[in-house]
Amino acid sequence: MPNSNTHTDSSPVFSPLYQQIKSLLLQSLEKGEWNAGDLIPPEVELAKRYNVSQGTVRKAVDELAAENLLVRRQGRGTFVATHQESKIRFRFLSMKADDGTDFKTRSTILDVKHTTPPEAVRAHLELNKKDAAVQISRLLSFDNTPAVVEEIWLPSQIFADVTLDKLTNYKGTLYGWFEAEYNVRMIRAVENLRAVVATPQVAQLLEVSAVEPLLFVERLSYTYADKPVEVRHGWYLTAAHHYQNELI
Amino acid sequence: MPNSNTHTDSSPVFSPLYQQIKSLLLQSLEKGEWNAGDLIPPEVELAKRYNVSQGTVRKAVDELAAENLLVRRQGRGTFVATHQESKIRFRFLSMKADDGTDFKTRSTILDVKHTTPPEAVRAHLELNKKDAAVQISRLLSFDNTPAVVEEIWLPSQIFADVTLDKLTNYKGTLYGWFEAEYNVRMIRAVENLRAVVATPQVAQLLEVSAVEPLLFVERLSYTYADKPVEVRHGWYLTAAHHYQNELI
DNA sequence: CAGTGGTCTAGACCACTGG
DNA sequence: CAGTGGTCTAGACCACTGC
Repeated sequence: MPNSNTHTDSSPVFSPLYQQIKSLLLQSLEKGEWNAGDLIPPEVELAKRYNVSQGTVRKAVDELAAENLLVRRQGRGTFVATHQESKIRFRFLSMKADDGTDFKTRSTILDVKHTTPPEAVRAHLELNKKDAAVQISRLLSFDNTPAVVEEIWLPSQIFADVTLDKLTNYKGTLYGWFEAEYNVRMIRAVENLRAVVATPQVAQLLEVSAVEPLLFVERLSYTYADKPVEVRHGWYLTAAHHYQNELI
Repeated sequence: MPNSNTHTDSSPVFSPLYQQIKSLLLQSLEKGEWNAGDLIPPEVELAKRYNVSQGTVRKAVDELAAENLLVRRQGRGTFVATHQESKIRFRFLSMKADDGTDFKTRSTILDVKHTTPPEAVRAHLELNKKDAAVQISRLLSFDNTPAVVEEIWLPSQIFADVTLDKLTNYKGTLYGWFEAEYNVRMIRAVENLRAVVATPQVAQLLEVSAVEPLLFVERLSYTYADKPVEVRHGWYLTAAHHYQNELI
C-alpha cells in the first residue's frame, strides 16, 4: 500500500515507503504471524503482498536484520531471530574471561516468588500500583566458580505461571525460555553499570569477603514495540572476568 | 575498476564490487586525501571515478556511514566524521548522571611524560621493545566534582611533541586534539570493565576513602586499518554517575 | 534554482543452499 | 536444479540545503 508522498501531500512529515513496509513487517512480528525461528515469506512474495518493488522490501528487511530482529541466510531465506541460536545467545552476556578462554556458564535458581515489586522496578516495567511481578533469584557460575548473583523481575501478567520447578528443569538460557514458553522475545536492553561493595548475602553466595568490590549491572529489557518486560540486577565478580564493550 | 567475478573467475573468494569501492574509499581516508570534517566528492563523481554505478557507490558509502567513518547530510553532501561534532563527542564517554541531567565535564592534566610503557601497554600498542610512549595523567570532573582519574598511553612515534603546556591549553576533547594536532582519528575502541578498590593515589585525587569501590575501565582505541593507537585506564567514581550501555 | 543525497522501480545476473 | 537472498545497473523522481 504505497502512499503518494508527492508535493501535493500536505502532511508535514515524509515517511519513505520502505519505512512503512518495515512497520508492517514489525506488526506481523509483534502479533505473532511469524514466530521466533520461523522462515518469513521470500522477498518477491512480500513485494507482491505490499505492492512495492523487491528493492523496497529489501531495504525494510535490511534494517530489521541490522537491528537483529531478522536473520538473512543467503540461499535459504529470512528468519525471525531466536534466542536459541548460539550467536544470539551471547548478545546479552558481555562477560569475557581475562585470559580470553571460553568458560561454561551454569545457572542455579535460588528462589522464585510472586511479589509486589519495589517502586523503582514497578516504574521501569510500567506496571500499575498493585500489579504483581515474578521475582527470580539465581546464581551463575563460570566454570563451576560462583561469578554472578542476579535478581530478576518480570510482569506477572505475562509470566503468570513461572515456578521454581519449571525454571530449574529448563535447559538453556532464560531468554530462550521466555521465548519458548511465553512467546516473549527480548530484542533490546539498556544496562547501567556501577562499582559497589558486596552485600552480605551476595558476598556469601559468591564466596567472597563482605567488602569485595563488585560490578553492579542494572538491566532493563524490551520486547517489540519498546515494551519493557524485564528488570535485572546483577552483581558480578570481576576477579577473573570482565565486562567487555565495544565502542563503534 | 570493477572486476569480473564471473564463474570463469577461479579465485576462491567472491568480493562484491561495493566492497572493493569501500576499500578504495577507506584508503583515501587513511592516506589523508580527505581529512576530518572534509566534504568528500558527490556520489555521481565517485561513481565516475571508480567506473561503477551510483548505486554501488551508495552501498559502499552507506556502510562507511554505518561505521561512523562518514556522515551523510541530505542536500549537502557526505563528510568525513570528526570528533569536533558534538554528536560524536559523546560516543566515547558512556557516563550518565543517575538523575539523567546533563553535566559539565572538565579535564585537568596532571602530568605528561615520555616513558617506556608497561609491558602490557607496549603489547597492546604493538610497539617494539624499546619504543617510547607518552603517558598522560588527568583528572576529570563532572560539574566540578572529581569523577575520573585517567592514565593514557600513546605511541611517541606519532605523538612525539606532546607537552603538558600544549595539552593544558587546548580547549576540547582529547580525541578532538589528536585529530586536529596529529591527524589521528580514533574510530573504534574496546573497553574492559571491572570493579576494583581505589589505590591510595586515585582515592586521594577523587577525594574518597581508600576502600571506595571504583569502576575500572581499560580502553584500547584504534584508528584506520585497525591500528591500535591509545591505551587508556580509567578509575570511575560511580556514586552519582553510571556507565550506560545499550545491547541491541 | 542548482546540486546533493534519498527513494523507488524494473530487470538482469550471480552466489549460495538444499533436495 | 529450483528457489532464495545478494549484487549491479540505469533511470526517474523526490526531499533537502544553501545560495
